[in-house]
Amino acid sequence: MTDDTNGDLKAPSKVRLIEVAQEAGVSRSAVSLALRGHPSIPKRTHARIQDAARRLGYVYNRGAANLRTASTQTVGVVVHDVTNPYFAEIVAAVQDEMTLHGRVILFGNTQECTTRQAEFIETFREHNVDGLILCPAAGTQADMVADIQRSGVPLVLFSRDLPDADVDYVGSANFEGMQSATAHLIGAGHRRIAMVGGNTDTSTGRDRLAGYRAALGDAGIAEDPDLIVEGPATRDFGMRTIRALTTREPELTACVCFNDVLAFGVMLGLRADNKEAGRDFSVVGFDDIAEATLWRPALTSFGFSRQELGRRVAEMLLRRIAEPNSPPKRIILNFELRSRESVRAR
Amino acid sequence: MTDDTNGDLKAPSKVRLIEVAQEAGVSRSAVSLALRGHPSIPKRTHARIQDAARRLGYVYNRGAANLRTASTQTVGVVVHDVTNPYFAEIVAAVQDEMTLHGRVILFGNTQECTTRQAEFIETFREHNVDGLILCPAAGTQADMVADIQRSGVPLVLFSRDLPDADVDYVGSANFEGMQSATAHLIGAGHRRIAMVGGNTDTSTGRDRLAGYRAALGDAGIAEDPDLIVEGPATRDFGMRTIRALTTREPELTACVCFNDVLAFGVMLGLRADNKEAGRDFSVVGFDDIAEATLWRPALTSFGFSRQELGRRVAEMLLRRIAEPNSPPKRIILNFELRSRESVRAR
DNA sequence: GGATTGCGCTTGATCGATTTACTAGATCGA
DNA sequence: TCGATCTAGTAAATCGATCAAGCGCAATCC
Repeated sequence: MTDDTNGDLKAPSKVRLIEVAQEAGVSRSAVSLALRGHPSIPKRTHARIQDAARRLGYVYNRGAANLRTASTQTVGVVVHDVTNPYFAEIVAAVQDEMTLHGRVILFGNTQECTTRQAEFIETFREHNVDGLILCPAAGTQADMVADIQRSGVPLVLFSRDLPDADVDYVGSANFEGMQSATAHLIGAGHRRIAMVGGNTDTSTGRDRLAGYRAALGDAGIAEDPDLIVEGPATRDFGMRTIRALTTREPELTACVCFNDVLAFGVMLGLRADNKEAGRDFSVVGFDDIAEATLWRPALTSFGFSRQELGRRVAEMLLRRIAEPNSPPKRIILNFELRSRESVRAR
Repeated sequence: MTDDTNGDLKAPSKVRLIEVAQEAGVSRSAVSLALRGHPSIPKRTHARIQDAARRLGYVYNRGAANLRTASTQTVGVVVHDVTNPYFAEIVAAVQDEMTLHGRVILFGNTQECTTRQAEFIETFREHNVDGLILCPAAGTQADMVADIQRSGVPLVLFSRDLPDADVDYVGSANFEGMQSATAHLIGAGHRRIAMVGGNTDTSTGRDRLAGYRAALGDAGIAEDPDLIVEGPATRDFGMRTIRALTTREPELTACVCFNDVLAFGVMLGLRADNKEAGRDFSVVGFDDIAEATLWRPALTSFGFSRQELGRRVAEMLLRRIAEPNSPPKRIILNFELRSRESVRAR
């Protein structure tokens, strides 16, 4: 079997419908219909044809089919960073759902570069994708979305909103989520609460900050600009920030963080000063990444299911492909409290 | 231009070569040749044609072209888990390199399921990919590789080796790497060293375990089966394992981990028992993922560049596509020590 | 008994590009 | 001035499937 003295030595994958037809003693069309399970071909013939196809090692040529049919059964997925587990999880979920519907994914990773993003979209259009799923790179203009829509390619955006675009979108309730997170601390008796990290360059950052402010306002707590520290979402920044803050603000008893990574930094920073989250200070994270459970103390966080988001995105695109002219829809997933050990009532 | 009071109102993407030809006053062939920069079309005509194409918003239809040409300019990439940053980084690197060569990626995530894997490969073949890149799911048989090869589709495997397959492969020196990692601890004065995680289902697991054993042997340290704990590569498993081990084995002063994720779990587990890596216990990770630097204490690990691996995989596939009959090649990348804070000499 | 319908297929056109073979006219060398 | 070569294209065949239209025969209907 591994030696190729002779064997059938089937010519590598050059079997076409017509060869199968000859083998089965029918016409091309009969084979085409049979293989796609058309009812006009009776069972016996169908079996005979399928047998012939198997014998010859026939491989369906979708490229050829696509030339006649409308759909290519492909969709483009463009994200800005698969290396980030948040997006990897979403891509995986989209992939799952699309596979379930027999579609294949053309994948593009833009690395936050709008030029690359435009190239992927262009190439995917040349490949005739049935639709596009996109988390726009920072700096994406709303009119590029309009361009895609005008060209007639179904499009769904996720996670990052584009203010002026009238388009299908699946995202999360950043404002309400951060509002709840802050309210959670207020409910636990805290009054001086810092907001660590995030910035106003993206809708995500703006919305979360606004949620924090709203919660303070609701509770009648005056906002103190000194307690809002914008910055990168890194462990290191969280660590430095909390040490500076607690030194400067002895009354501070809690903080909300733009995301979990910052919260881990905060917890490390506290420990460096011999304080412990959940005992001497309360910390709430955001996004509920996998690590949140495993940390000691386990991090209280607000999160939503990335898997659900991915699934929803896929479903939404399939719907738009089916009904290209239905009005744009928005789905916003809610954050839920995952209460753990890093918060203490006072 | 942005307002569509009337304007050209271009029929969504139904512009074909022939329309461009009419617009430019030449034949279909001339347009085809011009757009691909064929020298027989002079500059002036070329410009006129390109102008016409732009005016009409022509989109190249690769599907149609593929029917005539050999190549589809697509390659399939199948991994078992994008959610794992290790693979995400490789996928991103492969993507980059392929984009550089004008190729697009069909992407499949198998979730370690050989059935899904087979489906992806089948579908990708129907889509006429020029080649396949695969990190085989656990339990993949060597003859499925042989099947793909027989069918004439260029194939490159990475990261996980398939013992009996005679195929292009890019991987890492797992044996030597783990041997160095263990030797590193021995060099720091440790004698009782555990091996946490990994299993013998994959070549990776077997090789790393063998490397650990070899290093012990080289140093004349007797192997203790109680110190070898196989298991899944999760934070949680690392955490539980180290707690059990340190309770049971008071003499234990260090461990090597199958990968960094396990090492993080080990560090968390130590902390849960009021021990600290780098002070009370020494931990060496494996793979050197991005997080290793960010952790406190920063994790000492052995790694190689995933970007390089991805690039090499892509290059190797492109080479095989160009020379389908060249003998299979293997590239093995070496692990390098990234010494940080989680190891302490004694 | 003639018309209609249904079954199980086939024929031939077609999708939108590429490619081979060819040609009208210009240029050139002898 | 004649044949050869070059230039700038064109016409037609082709890739491998799909699909609309149709065909021969038998069964059914009125």
